[in-house]
Amino acid sequence: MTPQDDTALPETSAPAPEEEAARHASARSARASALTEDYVEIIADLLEREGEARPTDIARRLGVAHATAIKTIARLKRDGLARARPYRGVFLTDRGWDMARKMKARHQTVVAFLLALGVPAEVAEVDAEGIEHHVSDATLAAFERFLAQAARGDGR
Amino acid sequence: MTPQDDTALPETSAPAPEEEAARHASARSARASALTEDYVEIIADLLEREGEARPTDIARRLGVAHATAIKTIARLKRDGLARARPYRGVFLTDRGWDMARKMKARHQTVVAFLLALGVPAEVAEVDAEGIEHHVSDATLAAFERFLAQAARGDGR
DNA sequence: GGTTTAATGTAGCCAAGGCAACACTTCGCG
DNA sequence: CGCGAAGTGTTGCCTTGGCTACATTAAACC
Ligand SMILES: [Mn+2]
Ligand SMILES: [Mn+2]
Ligand SMILES: [Mn+2]
Ligand SMILES: [Mn+2]
Repeated sequence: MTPQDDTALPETSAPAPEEEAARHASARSARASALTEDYVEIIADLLEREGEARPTDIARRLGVAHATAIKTIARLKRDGLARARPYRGVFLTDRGWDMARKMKARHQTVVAFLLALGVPAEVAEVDAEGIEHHVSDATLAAFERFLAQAARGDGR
Repeated sequence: MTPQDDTALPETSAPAPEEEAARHASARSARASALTEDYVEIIADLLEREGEARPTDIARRLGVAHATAIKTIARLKRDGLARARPYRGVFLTDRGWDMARKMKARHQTVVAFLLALGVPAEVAEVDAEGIEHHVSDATLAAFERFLAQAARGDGR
């Protein structure tokens, strides 16, 4: 049932298996960090806007049960991104604030970029929520370049 | 410790919590489908290139242990995307082929788009592997519009 | 101040997606 | 044909990230 003869000859362009594996590993890693990044971003926003970040509010903004949020917050504490004491709300460590700032900037850039491309606002917000976690520094820079150019009226 | 007086007044622009929750729910759902989509895309590629898709080859391309691949393939079967009998390789159902075609097109478009934006090739490949799962039809169309315009020499 | 209500925390359950270790087929080669 | 190597499948274990149900604490209201 093999197409041609015996010695496997690649028709178009064989992918280097190691590199492809590395790409998928990177994507898996980014996927694993995505939830953490969203939590930290939301906590920072609540702290700045409301002065406090309560588990219930975090859960409501993420659309999950409060028990889920509390468990995830425990992981943030374990990983040195947040601090919290019972019934006293959630706070960010320096590392947490760093991540939050980075993610806020990334989020805004990705949304602005999609809007500039002509994506409808609601769709842009939804897609950005996922895309932001897979945008490397190089790609983010490319997005910003595009935005700067678009701001200059599409000229050069 | 609340910033101002008592009635919580939002300084900049308060996010509608329901809509934000819906956005995060969409992102979670896309994240959950990502792995399935990559498996199906790889299986289709192996079937087309080599005439067969063996669990070990699938695992190698994804960079996971073969036991992991076999377990995931069982889920694909359960979900009506693949068929497989012991020691006889993996095949796709019609639904599997549909998904594979869609993901292949999406993958190629995202990579081409990032390249057109000036992202280095290796980075584009890595980022695309994650981004492709969060690109809605509307955003994909915007990417294609941009590519078509770029092909026309940046004119109109 | 006491009581109701809301928030918080805990426990136990589940599915997905990883892994290593071991057992069993199948394939290729002499 | 037989045997060793490669591929395959199974088992058991783990973490993450969901949920519900229940207990407990704090806040709000009368
Ligand atoms: Mn996000
Ligand atoms: Mn975000
Ligand atoms: Mn992918
Ligand atoms: Mn892909």
